[in-house]
Amino acid sequence: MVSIRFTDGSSRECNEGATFLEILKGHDKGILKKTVAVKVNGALYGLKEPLCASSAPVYVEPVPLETKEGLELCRHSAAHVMAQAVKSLYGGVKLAIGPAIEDGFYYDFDTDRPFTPEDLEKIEAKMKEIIKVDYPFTGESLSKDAALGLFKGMGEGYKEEIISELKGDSVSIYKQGDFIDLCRGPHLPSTGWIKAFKLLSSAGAYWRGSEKNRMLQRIYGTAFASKAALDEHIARMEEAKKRDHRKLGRELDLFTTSEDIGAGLVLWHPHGATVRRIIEDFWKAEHVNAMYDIVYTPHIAVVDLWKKSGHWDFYRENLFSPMDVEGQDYIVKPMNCPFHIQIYKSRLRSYRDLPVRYAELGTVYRYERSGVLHGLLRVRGFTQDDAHIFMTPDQLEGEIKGVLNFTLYILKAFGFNEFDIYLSTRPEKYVGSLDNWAKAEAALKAALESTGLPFSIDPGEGVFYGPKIDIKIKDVIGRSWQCSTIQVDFNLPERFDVTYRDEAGKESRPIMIHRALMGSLERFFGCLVEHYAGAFPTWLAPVQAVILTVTERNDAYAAEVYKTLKGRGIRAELDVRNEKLGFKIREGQLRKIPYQLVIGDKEMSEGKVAPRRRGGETLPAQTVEEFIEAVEAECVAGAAR
RNA sequence: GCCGGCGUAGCUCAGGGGUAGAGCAACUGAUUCGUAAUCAGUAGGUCGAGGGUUCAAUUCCCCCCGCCGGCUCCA
Repeated sequence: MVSIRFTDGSSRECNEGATFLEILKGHDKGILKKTVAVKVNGALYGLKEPLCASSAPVYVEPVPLETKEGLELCRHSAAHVMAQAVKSLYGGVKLAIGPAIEDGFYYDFDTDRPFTPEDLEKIEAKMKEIIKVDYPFTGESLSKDAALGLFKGMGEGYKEEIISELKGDSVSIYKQGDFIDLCRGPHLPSTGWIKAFKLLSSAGAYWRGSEKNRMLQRIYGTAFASKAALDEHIARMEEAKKRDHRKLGRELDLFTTSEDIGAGLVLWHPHGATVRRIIEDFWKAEHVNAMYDIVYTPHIAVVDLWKKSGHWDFYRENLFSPMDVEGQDYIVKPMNCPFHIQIYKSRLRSYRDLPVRYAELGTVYRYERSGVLHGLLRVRGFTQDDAHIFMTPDQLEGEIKGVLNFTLYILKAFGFNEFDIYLSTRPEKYVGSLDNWAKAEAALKAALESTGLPFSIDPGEGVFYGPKIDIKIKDVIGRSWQCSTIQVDFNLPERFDVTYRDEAGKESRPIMIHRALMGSLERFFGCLVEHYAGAFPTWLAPVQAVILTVTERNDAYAAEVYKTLKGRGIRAELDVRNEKLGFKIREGQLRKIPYQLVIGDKEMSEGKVAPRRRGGETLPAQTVEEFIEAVEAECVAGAAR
C-alpha cells in the first residue's frame, strides 16, 4: 500500500500498480473531468500510468487541461494524432520530431511532396476520425537496442538518430491504434480527450534547424481546452493581423518599401517621418538631460577600421561589400562604435573626464539574407539609438544603474509598462579577464536588483566581448519585442587601445558599454504601430486634429482656425472638401486622427469648434484657445509619463 | 540562402492560350448637407522583369526580382 496525499488536503491508501485514473476516483467530478494528468512529487505523469511503490507518502496534484502543463500535454498528444493521420494518408512519410510549442504544436515530416492547404484539410479530417475512434495512448519502456530495432524496422531513420543520442539505457514509446512513436510522454489517456484543435500552416524546416541538413515539411497546429478557447485564440491571431505594422503602414501612409529601392530599405513617408521626428526630438532632449553628448559620424569608412574592430572577421557575412575609393576600400558602417571610439581618442582623456557618454542616432547597414527580412522589424538599413559610455571600472555599476533607469523611463514614455529582463553571462568563447567578467556581471546584477524588477539569467548567452542586459517590452496584446540592450565591452577598448590617465597619472583602460534603448528606430516604430494599432497617442500622432466643415459657408472661418492651430504647433489638417460631414468623420476615424474639429454655422457664429474624439465621443463646443490648451496639456502628460 | 505560396488599375481582389474585370480611391459635374460612406459620369493596366514554347502567352515552361509563412520552443 502506498499512502497518497492530494493537494486538496485529502489522503488515501492505494495499491501500488493502480493507475492515477483509479486513484483519483472519488474526487470531485468537476475536477476529475478537467484533469488530464497528475503531478507526483512534482513530476508529470499520465492518468493511465501506474503508481510506483513508495514507502514515503506520495503527493499527487491533478493537472487540469487548461493549465500550461495540461495544454502542453494535450498539444503533444495532438501532434501524435496528426502524425498518425499523416502516416495513414500518405505513404513513405518519415517522422522527425513533433513537440508542443508555445500556443500550439508542430510535427516535422520527411516527404518528397510538400503539404498543400488541401492536404491540411484532409489531415484535419483524418485527425477528427482518429479522435472519434478514441484510441487509447499506451506507453511502454524499451531497451535502447530494442527501440533501435523497432524503428529501424519501420524505416524511421530520424528516430534512430534521436535514440542513439539519448542518454540512459531505456527509452519509452507511445502507441495509439497502429501508430507508434518514440516519446518521452506523458500523454492524454486517449485520442478522444482532444477537444478542440486546428491545423494552421505548413512550412519547410531543416532537420535540427541546420541548413546543412535535409529540409523537412513542418505542419503547425494548435489545440485548446475547449472550442471557445480555440476560437478566442484564433480571434487573437486575427487581432494581431489587424495590427500588423506592414498593413497599417500602408493604410496610414506611414512608410513603404519598394523593390525599385531594394529589399529591406525603408522609405519613411511624411506621416511616419513625423512620428519618427517626434521620437527623435524627445530622445535628443532626454539624452542631453541625462548628460549625454550627441555626436554625428559618417556612413562609410575605410575597411581597415572594421578589420581593427574585429567586425570584418566576426561579422563578415553581415557586411555589405567594400567600394573602391581612390584605391582604398570603404564599407558602409554596420555599427557606430568605432567612430565614437575615434572621437574619444581624438585627445588625451583624464579620469576627470569620465564618464564620457556619446549618443547618436546612427544609421547602419547590415546585409541580412533575403529570407529573414520582415517589414520594419528586420531590415538592411536602420537607425540605432546608440550610445557608448567610457568609464573607470568603479563607475561601472553606477553607470549601468543610470542606463537601466533611463531605459525604463524612455520605454514607459511610449506606453510600455511590462518588461521581460534578461542578464546574459559569460559564454564559452570570450575575451577579457575572468576577473573583469565577474566584476561586470556583478555590476549588471546589482543594477538590475536595484530596480526591483524581476529578471532572469541566461547563463552563457552573453556576447564574446562582455555580459549584457536585454529588455523585451510587452505590447498591449501581450507580445514581446526585443528592443533595449545594454552591453559591457572588454574587446574594443583593447583593440583600439583606448586609455585614460588615472589619478596617479598612469595610463589606464576604461570600460566601455554599448547601449540602445529603442534598438532601432525602424523596429521600435513598427512595434509602436502594433502596440497602438496605428492609433497613436496625441503627442505622437502625425495628424493631431483635422478640421471638418459642414458647408462652404464655413470655409473661411475654418481656414482661420487652421491657421491658429498651425501657429501654435498643433499638427492640424483642414478638410473643406465638398463632402457630407458623415463622410469626413468616417475618413478621419479610419485615419485614426485623435481629434476632429467640426465647424458648422453654429460654431462659426460662436467663434468655437466642436471636437470629436477618435473613439466617437463628442466634446462640448469650445474656443480654439481652450482646445489648444487641452491638447498641449495632453501632450505634456503623454510624453512625461 | 533554403522550402512552400504569392505578384493583375493607387488599394483590396476576381479571371484565365485568342491582347482583361469589380469595389474603393482618383478625376469631372450635380448636390451645400451636423458626427462612420450623396448621386451621376469619366479616365486608369507592357497582368513584377527578362527569355522560351506557340499562328497566338497576362495565362504554359525557364530564369531573375520582390512580397508572405516558415527554417530546434529539441524524443
